[in-house]
Amino acid sequence: MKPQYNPADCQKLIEEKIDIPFFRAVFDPVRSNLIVFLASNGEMTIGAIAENFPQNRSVISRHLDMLHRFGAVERRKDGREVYYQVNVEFVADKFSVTADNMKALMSLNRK
Amino acid sequence: MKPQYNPADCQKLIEEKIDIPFFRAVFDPVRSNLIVFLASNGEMTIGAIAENFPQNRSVISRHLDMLHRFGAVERRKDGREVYYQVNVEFVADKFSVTADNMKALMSLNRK
DNA sequence: TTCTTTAGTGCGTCCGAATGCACATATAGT
DNA sequence: ACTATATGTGCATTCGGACGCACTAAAGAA
Repeated sequence: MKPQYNPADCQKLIEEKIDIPFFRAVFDPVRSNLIVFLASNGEMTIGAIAENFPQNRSVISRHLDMLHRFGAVERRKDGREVYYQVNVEFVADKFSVTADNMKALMSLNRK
Repeated sequence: MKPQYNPADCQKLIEEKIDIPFFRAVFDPVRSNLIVFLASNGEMTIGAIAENFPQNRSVISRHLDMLHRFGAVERRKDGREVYYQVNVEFVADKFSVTADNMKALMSLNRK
Protein backbone atom coordinates (compact mmCIF):
# COMPACT_ATOMS: atom_id res chain seq x y z
CA MET A 1 0.00 0.00 0.00
CA LYS A 2 1.36 3.36 -1.04
CA PRO A 3 1.28 5.99 1.69
CA GLN A 4 0.16 9.54 1.13
CA TYR A 5 3.47 10.77 2.52
CA ASN A 6 6.51 8.52 2.31
CA PRO A 7 9.46 8.79 4.70
CA ALA A 8 11.40 10.93 2.21
CA ASP A 9 8.54 13.44 2.13
CA CYS A 10 8.34 13.38 5.92
CA GLN A 11 12.05 13.88 6.24
CA LYS A 12 11.80 16.97 4.10
CA LEU A 13 8.87 18.34 6.07
CA ILE A 14 10.66 17.70 9.34
CA GLU A 15 13.86 19.37 8.21
CA GLU A 16 11.93 22.45 7.18
CA LYS A 17 9.98 22.70 10.40
CA ILE A 18 12.15 21.25 13.14
CA ASP A 19 15.80 21.88 13.85
CA ILE A 20 16.63 18.36 14.90
CA PRO A 21 20.41 18.93 15.19
CA PHE A 22 19.72 21.80 17.57
CA PHE A 23 17.53 19.70 19.81
CA ARG A 24 19.84 16.73 19.68
CA ALA A 25 22.52 19.09 20.93
CA VAL A 26 20.35 20.59 23.66
CA PHE A 27 18.81 17.36 24.94
CA ASP A 28 22.13 15.96 26.04
CA PRO A 29 22.35 15.49 29.83
CA VAL A 30 25.48 17.62 30.24
CA ARG A 31 24.54 20.28 27.71
CA SER A 32 21.01 20.80 29.04
CA ASN A 33 22.57 21.13 32.46
CA LEU A 34 25.03 23.69 31.11
CA ILE A 35 22.21 25.76 29.68
CA VAL A 36 20.25 25.88 32.93
CA PHE A 37 23.44 26.37 34.92
CA LEU A 38 24.42 29.34 32.76
CA ALA A 39 20.91 30.72 32.75
CA SER A 40 20.77 30.72 36.53
CA ASN A 41 24.31 31.92 37.19
CA GLY A 42 24.82 34.35 34.34
CA GLU A 43 27.93 34.87 32.27
CA MET A 44 30.93 32.74 33.29
CA THR A 45 34.31 31.66 31.94
CA ILE A 46 34.94 28.14 30.74
CA GLY A 47 37.26 27.44 33.64
CA ALA A 48 34.78 28.65 36.24
CA ILE A 49 32.03 26.59 34.64
CA ALA A 50 34.17 23.48 34.43
CA GLU A 51 35.05 23.71 38.13
CA ASN A 52 31.45 22.88 38.88
CA PHE A 53 31.13 19.90 36.59
CA PRO A 54 32.71 16.46 36.98
CA GLN A 55 33.87 16.39 33.34
CA ASN A 56 37.29 17.49 32.24
CA ARG A 57 37.60 21.14 31.26
CA SER A 58 38.29 20.22 27.64
CA VAL A 59 35.02 18.32 27.55
CA ILE A 60 33.10 21.30 28.90
CA SER A 61 34.86 23.52 26.37
CA ARG A 62 33.70 21.30 23.54
CA HIS A 63 30.13 21.15 24.84
CA LEU A 64 29.99 24.93 25.06
CA ASP A 65 31.46 25.25 21.59
CA MET A 66 28.75 22.97 20.22
CA LEU A 67 26.01 24.95 21.97
CA HIS A 68 27.52 28.09 20.48
CA ARG A 69 27.55 26.65 16.98
CA PHE A 70 23.83 25.98 17.37
CA GLY A 71 23.18 29.47 18.70
CA ALA A 72 22.10 28.38 22.17
CA VAL A 73 24.84 30.36 23.93
CA GLU A 74 26.83 33.50 23.24
CA ARG A 75 30.59 33.71 23.45
CA ARG A 76 32.68 36.72 24.45
CA LYS A 77 36.44 36.72 24.56
CA ASP A 78 38.29 38.93 27.02
CA GLY A 79 42.03 38.50 27.06
CA ARG A 80 42.75 34.84 27.49
CA GLU A 81 39.38 34.11 29.05
CA VAL A 82 36.24 33.16 27.18
CA TYR A 83 32.87 34.02 28.67
CA TYR A 84 29.66 32.20 27.87
CA GLN A 85 26.06 33.06 28.54
CA VAL A 86 22.78 31.60 27.42
CA ASN A 87 21.04 33.13 24.43
CA VAL A 88 17.72 33.11 26.25
CA GLU A 89 15.60 34.68 23.52
CA PHE A 90 16.96 32.34 20.89
CA VAL A 91 16.40 29.18 22.92
CA ALA A 92 12.96 30.22 24.14
CA ASP A 93 11.97 31.00 20.58
CA LYS A 94 13.24 27.70 19.23
CA PHE A 95 11.14 25.85 21.74
CA SER A 96 7.90 27.75 21.22
CA VAL A 97 8.20 27.83 17.43
CA THR A 98 8.99 24.13 17.35
CA ALA A 99 6.00 23.35 19.56
CA ASP A 100 3.79 25.10 17.04
CA ASN A 101 5.43 23.46 14.04
CA MET A 102 5.16 20.04 15.61
CA LYS A 103 1.46 20.55 16.14
CA ALA A 104 1.12 21.54 12.48
CA LEU A 105 3.11 18.51 11.31
CA MET A 106 0.81 16.22 13.20
CA SER A 107 -2.26 17.70 11.57
CA LEU A 108 -1.16 17.01 8.00
CA ASN A 109 -3.80 14.35 7.49
CA ARG A 110 -6.55 16.85 8.21
CA LYS A 111 -5.47 19.28 5.50
CA MET B 1 33.57 31.10 42.95
CA LYS B 2 30.47 29.35 44.26
CA PRO B 3 27.48 29.45 41.93
CA GLN B 4 23.95 30.20 43.03
CA TYR B 5 22.79 26.96 41.43
CA ASN B 6 25.25 24.12 41.00
CA PRO B 7 24.89 21.42 38.35
CA ALA B 8 23.23 19.06 40.83
CA ASP B 9 20.56 21.66 41.53
CA CYS B 10 20.12 22.26 37.81
CA GLN B 11 19.86 18.57 37.12
CA LYS B 12 17.04 18.30 39.62
CA LEU B 13 15.22 21.30 38.17
CA ILE B 14 15.57 19.91 34.65
CA GLU B 15 14.31 16.48 35.59
CA GLU B 16 11.24 18.01 37.18
CA LYS B 17 10.44 20.25 34.25
CA ILE B 18 11.71 18.50 31.12
CA ASP B 19 11.22 14.91 30.06
CA ILE B 20 14.65 14.50 28.53
CA PRO B 21 14.33 10.76 27.86
CA PHE B 22 11.14 11.44 25.91
CA PHE B 23 12.79 14.04 23.72
CA ARG B 24 15.91 12.00 23.24
CA ALA B 25 13.63 9.27 21.95
CA VAL B 26 11.66 11.60 19.68
CA PHE B 27 14.60 13.53 18.25
CA ASP B 28 16.09 10.49 16.64
CA PRO B 29 16.15 10.75 12.83
CA VAL B 30 14.22 7.54 12.25
CA ARG B 31 11.78 7.95 15.12
CA SER B 32 10.89 11.56 14.31
CA ASN B 33 10.28 10.41 10.77
CA LEU B 34 8.06 7.60 12.05
CA ILE B 35 5.99 10.07 14.05
CA VAL B 36 5.37 12.38 11.11
CA PHE B 37 4.86 9.44 8.79
CA LEU B 38 2.23 7.98 11.09
CA ALA B 39 0.63 11.35 11.70
CA SER B 40 0.19 11.95 7.99
CA ASN B 41 -0.85 8.44 7.00
CA GLY B 42 -2.90 7.40 10.00
CA GLU B 43 -2.96 4.04 11.70
CA MET B 44 -0.79 1.38 10.09
CA THR B 45 0.64 -2.06 10.86
CA ILE B 46 4.32 -2.57 11.59
CA GLY B 47 4.81 -4.46 8.36
CA ALA B 48 3.18 -1.77 6.24
CA ILE B 49 5.21 0.91 7.95
CA ALA B 50 8.47 -1.00 7.57
CA GLU B 51 7.90 -1.43 3.83
CA ASN B 52 8.40 2.29 3.48
CA PHE B 53 11.60 2.55 5.48
CA PRO B 54 15.07 1.34 4.54
CA GLN B 55 15.62 -0.26 7.95
CA ASN B 56 14.89 -3.86 8.68
CA ARG B 57 11.38 -4.58 9.97
CA SER B 58 12.72 -5.66 13.33
CA VAL B 59 14.42 -2.30 13.70
CA ILE B 60 11.20 -0.45 12.93
CA SER B 61 9.39 -2.68 15.41
CA ARG B 62 11.82 -1.75 18.14
CA HIS B 63 11.64 1.97 17.33
CA LEU B 64 7.84 1.87 17.52
CA ASP B 65 8.01 -0.04 20.77
CA MET B 66 10.24 2.65 22.24
CA LEU B 67 7.92 5.42 21.08
CA HIS B 68 5.07 3.50 22.68
CA ARG B 69 6.90 3.16 25.98
CA PHE B 70 7.29 6.94 26.01
CA GLY B 71 3.64 7.48 25.15
CA ALA B 72 4.23 9.05 21.75
CA VAL B 73 2.25 6.40 19.87
CA GLU B 74 -0.66 4.11 20.62
CA ARG B 75 -0.64 0.40 19.96
CA ARG B 76 -3.60 -1.76 19.00
CA LYS B 77 -3.40 -5.46 18.40
CA ASP B 78 -5.78 -7.15 15.97
CA GLY B 79 -5.14 -10.82 15.38
CA ARG B 80 -1.53 -11.21 14.46
CA GLU B 81 -1.17 -7.64 13.32
CA VAL B 82 -0.17 -4.68 15.45
CA TYR B 83 -1.41 -1.24 14.52
CA TYR B 84 0.29 1.97 15.54
CA GLN B 85 -0.87 5.55 15.44
CA VAL B 86 0.49 8.78 16.83
CA ASN B 87 -0.79 10.00 20.16
CA VAL B 88 -1.24 13.50 18.79
CA GLU B 89 -2.60 15.15 21.92
CA PHE B 90 0.15 13.69 24.08
CA VAL B 91 2.97 14.73 21.80
CA ALA B 92 1.58 18.20 21.13
CA ASP B 93 1.13 18.70 24.86
CA LYS B 94 4.66 17.57 25.67
CA PHE B 95 6.04 20.11 23.26
CA SER B 96 4.00 23.09 24.38
CA VAL B 97 4.39 22.34 28.09
CA THR B 98 8.12 21.88 27.65
CA ALA B 99 8.42 25.15 25.75
CA ASP B 100 6.82 26.92 28.71
CA ASN B 101 8.92 25.08 31.27
CA MET B 102 12.10 25.81 29.38
CA LYS B 103 11.28 29.49 29.38
CA ALA B 104 10.72 29.34 33.12
CA LEU B 105 14.00 27.50 33.68
CA MET B 106 15.87 30.20 31.83
CA SER B 107 14.39 32.94 33.98
CA LEU B 108 15.58 31.53 37.29
CA ASN B 109 18.06 34.35 37.84
CA ARG B 110 15.30 36.94 37.66
CA LYS B 111 13.25 35.41 40.46
C1' DT C 1 62.20 36.87 27.45
C1' DT C 2 60.54 33.53 30.72
C1' DC C 3 56.90 31.73 33.49
C1' DT C 4 52.09 31.10 34.42
C1' DT C 5 47.38 30.73 33.30
C1' DT C 6 43.41 29.94 30.20
C1' DA C 7 41.52 27.81 26.34
C1' DG C 8 41.64 24.91 21.93
C1' DT C 9 42.86 20.42 19.61
C1' DG C 10 44.58 15.69 18.17
C1' DC C 11 44.02 11.23 19.44
C1' DG C 12 42.91 6.90 21.52
C1' DT C 13 39.42 4.60 24.49
C1' DC C 14 35.06 3.41 25.97
C1' DC C 15 30.14 2.90 26.08
C1' DG C 16 25.61 2.83 24.45
C1' DA C 17 22.51 2.80 20.71
C1' DA C 18 21.23 1.37 15.97
C1' DT C 19 21.19 -2.26 12.80
C1' DG C 20 20.37 -6.78 10.56
C1' DC C 21 20.21 -11.61 10.73
C1' DA C 22 18.38 -15.73 12.41
C1' DC C 23 15.24 -17.79 15.17
C1' DA C 24 11.12 -18.01 18.32
C1' DT C 25 6.29 -17.00 19.00
C1' DA C 26 1.60 -16.14 17.78
C1' DT C 27 -2.32 -16.21 14.87
C1' DA C 28 -4.95 -17.16 10.67
C1' DG C 29 -6.10 -20.16 6.94
C1' DT C 30 -6.50 -24.83 4.72
C1' DA D 1 -2.05 -30.86 12.04
C1' DC D 2 0.37 -28.28 8.60
C1' DT D 3 1.52 -24.04 6.25
C1' DA D 4 1.87 -19.17 5.73
C1' DT D 5 2.12 -14.63 7.60
C1' DA D 6 3.02 -10.99 11.22
C1' DT D 7 5.53 -9.74 15.06
C1' DG D 8 8.91 -10.26 19.04
C1' DT D 9 13.69 -11.35 20.57
C1' DG D 10 18.68 -12.93 21.25
C1' DC D 11 22.91 -11.87 19.57
C1' DA D 12 26.92 -10.08 17.16
C1' DT D 13 28.50 -6.12 14.64
C1' DT D 14 28.94 -1.41 13.63
C1' DC D 15 28.89 3.41 14.40
C1' DG D 16 28.72 7.71 16.74
C1' DG D 17 29.47 10.45 20.51
C1' DA D 18 31.36 11.41 25.19
C1' DC D 19 35.41 11.40 27.65
C1' DG D 20 40.20 12.33 29.39
C1' DC D 21 44.98 12.93 28.53
C1' DA D 22 48.61 15.31 26.62
C1' DC D 23 50.08 18.83 23.86
C1' DT D 24 49.68 23.43 21.50
C1' DA D 25 48.35 28.27 21.21
C1' DA D 26 47.38 32.61 23.12
C1' DA D 27 47.67 36.15 26.51
C1' DG D 28 48.95 38.31 30.81
C1' DA D 29 52.61 38.83 34.68
C1' DA D 30 57.26 39.31 36.28
